Amino acid sequence: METSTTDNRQRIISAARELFYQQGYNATSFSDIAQRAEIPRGNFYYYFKSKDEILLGVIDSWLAFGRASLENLEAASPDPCERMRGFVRSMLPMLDNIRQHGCPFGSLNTELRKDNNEEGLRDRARELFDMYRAWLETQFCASGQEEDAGMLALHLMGRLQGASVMTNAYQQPDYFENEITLLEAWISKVCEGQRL
Amino acid sequence: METSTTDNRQRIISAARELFYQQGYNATSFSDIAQRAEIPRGNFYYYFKSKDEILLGVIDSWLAFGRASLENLEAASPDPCERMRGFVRSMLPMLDNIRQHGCPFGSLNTELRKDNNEEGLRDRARELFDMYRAWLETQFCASGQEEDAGMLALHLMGRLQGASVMTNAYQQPDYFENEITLLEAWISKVCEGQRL
DNA sequence: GTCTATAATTCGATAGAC
DNA sequence: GTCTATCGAATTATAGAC
Repeated sequence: METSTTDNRQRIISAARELFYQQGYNATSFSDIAQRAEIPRGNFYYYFKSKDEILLGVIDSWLAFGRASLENLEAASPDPCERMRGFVRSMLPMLDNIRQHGCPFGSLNTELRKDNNEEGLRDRARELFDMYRAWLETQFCASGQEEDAGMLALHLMGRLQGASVMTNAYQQPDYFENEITLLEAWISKVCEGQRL
Repeated sequence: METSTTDNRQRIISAARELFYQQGYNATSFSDIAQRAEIPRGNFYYYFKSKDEILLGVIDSWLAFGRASLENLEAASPDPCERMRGFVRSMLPMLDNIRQHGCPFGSLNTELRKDNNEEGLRDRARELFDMYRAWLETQFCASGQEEDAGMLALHLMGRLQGASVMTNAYQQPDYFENEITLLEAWISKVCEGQRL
């Protein structure tokens, strides 16, 4: 009884996560999700009260993914500088998805920032950014950049967001790879105390 | 007779440009545009065959705005390096709009890149990027960076896009201003032949 | 050229049988 | 818990009077 419930709920979230990423939130209908999850439309309302609640479930799912990634990065190295280089390198395996659909967190935030959306949804989507922002800030602090850690974290995330937007627009993988290389060098420099 | 026609057409494009920017393309309905332009819904189809055609008109309108901006920058200085610094500085007066709604070109491209859209629309929206990309490439070439001009132009645009995305998400004007300052310094360095 | 009425479809959401 | 049938509202788009 409970296992089946959890399964169906997970199937819906899983299908919605892919579709919201590939098509956008507003452009994805219940019919789309139902078809991919192979669950009748009317059954959705047993698990979620509204489409917004499905999105909240999707965001939670992404938050869990992000936290697991950051734990792996922390386990991989005790050096905050190397951890952050590992973070930007970890974007490379996702290059093909970024090329096709952009950054899942960035494009969702961009879409939900537009008017007409409930404010609560926007704040929840921004938590995807907050998660990485706080982690990067911690790493910069640990590397000795206590004073500018917040701004440095924002800068690094902005660089990745910009690279994702342009890669999505121009489908040019070597540009993205070059940006990752530049960011690795930038992190090393900043950790050595050389601001730029 | 013709003056009235041109006026109404321009009113529709003007209202749609604002709404597509503030709410997004898919989230904006004919009713929204009709209300702001103060023109009955049914009248739209005398001027445009479909919603897509309104968007094409909006993109043309933005292209004209962009070309005029670039002409002003060229007239302001003969030095390609100073022209590009002027370009990034020209983002500052738009900071409040970027904070509220992101970059109009970036968010439109991000939205249209999602599936379900006609391919022609995506290509037209990308012309907004192409316009600046080609101009920046020309300036980098003129500054002596013939070899890397294409990649440098992409990098600069990516930096601006990323700053817009993060400013839109976090509403933090000093971050954006700092990014502009960093980019001015970066342009100066690159023009002096110091790659980074 | 301008505007109203409405068609045709799709949307998110609900009711209720089983 | 599962599924079908369907509602009311909103959407793009059209027909046709003036």
